[in-house]
Amino acid sequence: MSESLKIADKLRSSGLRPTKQRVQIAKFLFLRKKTFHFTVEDLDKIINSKDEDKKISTATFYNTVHAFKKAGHLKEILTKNNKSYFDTHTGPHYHFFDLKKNELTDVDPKDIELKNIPKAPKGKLVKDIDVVINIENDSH
Amino acid sequence: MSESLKIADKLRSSGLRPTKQRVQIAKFLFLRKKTFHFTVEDLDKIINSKDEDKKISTATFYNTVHAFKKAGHLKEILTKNNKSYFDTHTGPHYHFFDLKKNELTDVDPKDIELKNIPKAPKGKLVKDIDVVINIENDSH
DNA sequence: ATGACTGCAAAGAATTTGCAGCAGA
DNA sequence: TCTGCTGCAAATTCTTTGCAGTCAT
Repeated sequence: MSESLKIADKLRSSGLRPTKQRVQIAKFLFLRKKTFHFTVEDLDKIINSKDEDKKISTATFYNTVHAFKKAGHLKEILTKNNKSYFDTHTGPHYHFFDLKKNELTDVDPKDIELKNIPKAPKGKLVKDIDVVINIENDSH
Repeated sequence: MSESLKIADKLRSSGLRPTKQRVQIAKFLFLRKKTFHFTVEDLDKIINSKDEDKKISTATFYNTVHAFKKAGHLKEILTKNNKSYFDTHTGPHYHFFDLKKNELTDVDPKDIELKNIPKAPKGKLVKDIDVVINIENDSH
């Protein structure tokens, strides 16, 4: 089965029509081994700078990324530089954020342990937990 | 010693000139018992809606909040609604974030425990750790 | 055919910047 | 006096919206 078909099925099975733009973006995002962290703007620049036949509009990048997020294919991460990053790795895991380079990296979940997660206030449920370890250069 | 003088000293001792605007904002923020969570916009609206003699400009709110943050009097918290909140409680502690109400509340640090905090990559130091527990209504 | 999706441009929001004038040391 | 700070307006950056046209089913 071709990569494009696999991607199209993945989209369809999460209720998304496999349009040309979505398939192109999905192939870029999901056919890779390593986790990829990006902002919508990054994605726009990277994909459109490839100078393919047709450019994808910025609105479509926003629509698509949010659609993928809602479908559970992307996870959003917030950082101290106040931008929304998205992560192709959707399982539970945490991040380092390099305050100088504005760069996210994964923390192996084995390497951190949250104990005694507090109960949510009455009537509320814990949906998820964000942990960001901010790092800076070791030189003063 | 008057409250205004105490606040003025607090500012001076962190290298900030106690201007009228800064003192007004600092009194509002720091003369309270309970932790206060706010965005710069909130602060602008709240303080300026008090309809005092003179309004403080938005730019000054941004300048002042960032100056207070740099001086260590405020802590920044990022949330899933992608806004910068500031917290008058500057010690190490974590937060609940109510995804529906867009509301932050403190988690008692006794109630959570991070184990095995991973080492920062070589050449880097851990500056701080943000933990946000996202909560939602317990009803589907 | 009928919704859903795209692309464009315009609007919106949150925040920053530049600079003249003002005020605290 | 002399920097540092304020205020205004304009600029920027990131994101959303409205809608006409297009495409997947």
